[in-house]
Order: sequence, then structure tokens, then C-alpha cells
Amino acid sequence: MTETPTNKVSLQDKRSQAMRAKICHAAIECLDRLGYAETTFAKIQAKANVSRGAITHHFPTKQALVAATAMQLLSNAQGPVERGDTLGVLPVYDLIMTSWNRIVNSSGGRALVEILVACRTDAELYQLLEDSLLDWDQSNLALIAQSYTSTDGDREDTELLWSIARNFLRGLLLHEKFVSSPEYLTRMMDRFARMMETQLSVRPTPDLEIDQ
Amino acid sequence: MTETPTNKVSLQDKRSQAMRAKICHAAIECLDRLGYAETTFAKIQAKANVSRGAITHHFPTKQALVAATAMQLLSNAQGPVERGDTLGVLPVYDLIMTSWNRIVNSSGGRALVEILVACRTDAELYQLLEDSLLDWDQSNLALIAQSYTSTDGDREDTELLWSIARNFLRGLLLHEKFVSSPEYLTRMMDRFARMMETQLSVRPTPDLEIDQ
DNA sequence: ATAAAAACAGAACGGGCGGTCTGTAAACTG
DNA sequence: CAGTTTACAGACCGCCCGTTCTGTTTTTAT
Repeated sequence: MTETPTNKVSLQDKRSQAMRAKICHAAIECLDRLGYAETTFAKIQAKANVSRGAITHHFPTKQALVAATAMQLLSNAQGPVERGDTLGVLPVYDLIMTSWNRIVNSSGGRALVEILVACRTDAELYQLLEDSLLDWDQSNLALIAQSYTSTDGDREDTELLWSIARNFLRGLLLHEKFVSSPEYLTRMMDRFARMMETQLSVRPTPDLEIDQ
Repeated sequence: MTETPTNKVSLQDKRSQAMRAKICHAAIECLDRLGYAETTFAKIQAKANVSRGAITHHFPTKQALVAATAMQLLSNAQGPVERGDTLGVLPVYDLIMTSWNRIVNSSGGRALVEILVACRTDAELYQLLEDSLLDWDQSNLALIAQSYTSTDGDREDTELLWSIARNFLRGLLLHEKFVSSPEYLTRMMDRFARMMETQLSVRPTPDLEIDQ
């Protein structure tokens, strides 16, 4: 069934989704490069090369746009943790390093932090994102717990450790510009990853069913 | 001696400094409660109960005001790490807990994070604060290294560990609103503090000279 | 084919922002 | 005590922001 006769996704839906993705992509770049405050409709419009009406049509308010952008970022940030460059499960050390290099310290990761910070003081934005972020957190922890386990074998401890790692990496993002030298940041990452290695390990019996 | 003969600090200087402190204090509250973007001259003016002219007289631009606020926050955040409630040096576990409760997760700590985030994308603000923040970082690490030491006795390792702790606590601030329950946050703190306990310890020979 | 609805396009607008500018009182200087 | 400087006070302004509103084109339903 290559051709789906009863095409649920109409031509309009496709255009719509493409436009929304285009706008959100531009929003991510703006958030990363300009920060939340300077991320304005005009800037997004210019970067995405779309009209003003297109933006306001799809996103009635700025918070709605940012919330939609955040949700897209979350779904993007979900997968790559486990399947990095290699097909199998990464060693703990590499998991930390890859999370930093590919997820947190990326355009999307930095944009997400901007949004998280904005959520702290923007009640409307917070309300739009609260549920999604809690869900993401849960499923992200579950994903980790599938492939990794605390040395004491406790499921909750595994999740705690990974939560700690995530928060450390996010905090590192704020500190990055004020680190004395790039090498020092490398050493911090190395030290943290080595510390985590002593607490966390790859689950001895990997999942039998591996998708794709 | 109400009248100090060789008065280095003039009456003007006193008024000036008092006004600046008043404005910065209001700025801290605004940054904490409203975030950087919504922290505006008008809001600060209202919260501090001062005139608009007073603010613009002391701080030519918003960045200058925020930078001055940040410097005040840094000097406040420097001391309390070591001498918490007790007079002596805190155990590592308590050091972590106290740092969170009294420093990072305080009005000033949250304001500082807002400023750090703003620095990432505001070149002018970054330039004003770069040196001060690097200096603060150095002296903060030195302060810790005075009272604590890595289990392997290495000075640099001590600093790395404390840098890790600081970044974790800051990251936790971003995540705080999205934690599933307050107890979970407590458990994260406990888990992290216990992990740090295995790496860091109170220096066996405390400093002989203790100021004040 | 035709009507309705959705997807844009872009002008318009009120408000609040950061920054400037002028006026006044207090504090220093000689 | 005169004269200058500093510390405020508050009006003012241009700009840009988020939002709204009115067309125009494209898709969809009948």
C-alpha cells in the first residue's frame, strides 16, 4: 500500500505542517543566538523568510510559538541519547559526552534552556508546557533505565543519577562562557563522566527487542 | 565621634551608594520574580520607590544596572559557603545542602542565573561582567580549596569537583519547576551530596588563621 | 462549478520600552 | 557666600514589540 487512497493528511495539512516546522526552526536559531527576550516575531520572520501573517496565523501568541518550538525540540532530543554514532548502547562515559556534544550543547539544547528559563517567570508559557515537560522527563528517564542501571541495581537510583547528569549538563551551559579555558571544561566533563562511571553502568542484559 | 574628621566618604557618596544599593535590591527582586526580559526600568522604579531620574543617573543603560547588580550578588554569594550556621567548616554533605538552600535557590541565586543566561546572548552585558565573573570563579574555588580537598589530595581535582557541584545546582534551578514532586528534588539533592561525599572531604588540617 | 474554509500576505495600531533631555534642590569647593 | 558640581525628579520621544484586522490566494467540500 504505497498509495494510501483514503489520504488522511490533506494537502493543506502538509503545507501547514511544513510552514510550522519552518517557523519553529527559525525560532530555535533565534532563541539560541539572541536569547528569549530578543527573539521577536520580526526576527523569526526574517530568518524563516515567511510573511508576518503566516506566523500569526499558525501561532496566535508568542508563548504559543515558543511552546510549539519546545515540543519539537523535546521530540528531537528524546531519541539520540541511546543510539549515538554506534548502533549499540553507549558506554556510560560516552553517553555523558555524547549527551553534552550532541544534545545539550547544540543549537536546540541551548534554545531549550532559554525556554526553560523563560518558563520560570512566564506563567502562560509554563502552563502550555508543564504537562509536555513532565511527560518528556518521565519517558526520558524510562529510556535511560532501559539500557543503564545503577551499580546497586535500584531503578529509582538509576533515574536519580541520570537526572543529576542532565542538570549538571544544563548548568554547564550557563557556565560555559565563563570557564577559564576550553581545556578546563573538557576536564570537568571528563571528571564528571568518570564519577558517573562508578555509579552507573550499562545494563548487563540488553533489551532483546531492538527496534530498527 | 559622630563627626569623622578626615572623612573619606562624603555625604554625597553615602547617599549615592545607598541609592544604588536600593535600586540593585529592587532589580534582584524583579529578576527573580519577572525574569530578565520583564525586568524593566519602570518595574524597578516602582519596586524601589525611587524616581526614574535616580535610576538613569546612576546607571546609564540597562546592562550597566544589571552588571552592577550582578557584582553585588557575587560579593554576597562569596562568603556564606564556608561559614554556614555553624562557625566551623561544614561537612561536605551539609556544604552541598547549604549551598542550595541559602545561595543558589535564593532570590539572589535565581537572579544571578537570569543574568548568566542573559550574558550568553547579550554581548554588551557579557563584556561588562566577564572579568568580574572570572575573578569570582577563581576566588570561590580558592575559598573551597582552603577547607576541602579531593580524596586523592589533588588541588585541581578539588576545584573540578566543586565546579561540578555548582553547575549541578544551577542546572537544578532550571529544572525545579518541572520536577515531579518536591520529594524527588530532595532525593536528587541527597543522592548528589552522597556522591560528592565519596570524592570530597573536609581538609584534615583546617586553616590556622580564621578571619573574624 | 460554486461556496465555504483554510492558508497566507501585509498594513495598521496602541502600548511600553530604553534612552534623552530639561529643571531643581542638595552638597561640595574656594 | 558665590559658584560649580552632583543627585535627583519627571516629562518626553522615537522605536519596536505583540497583536489585530482586512484583503487575496489556495485548497476543500458539495
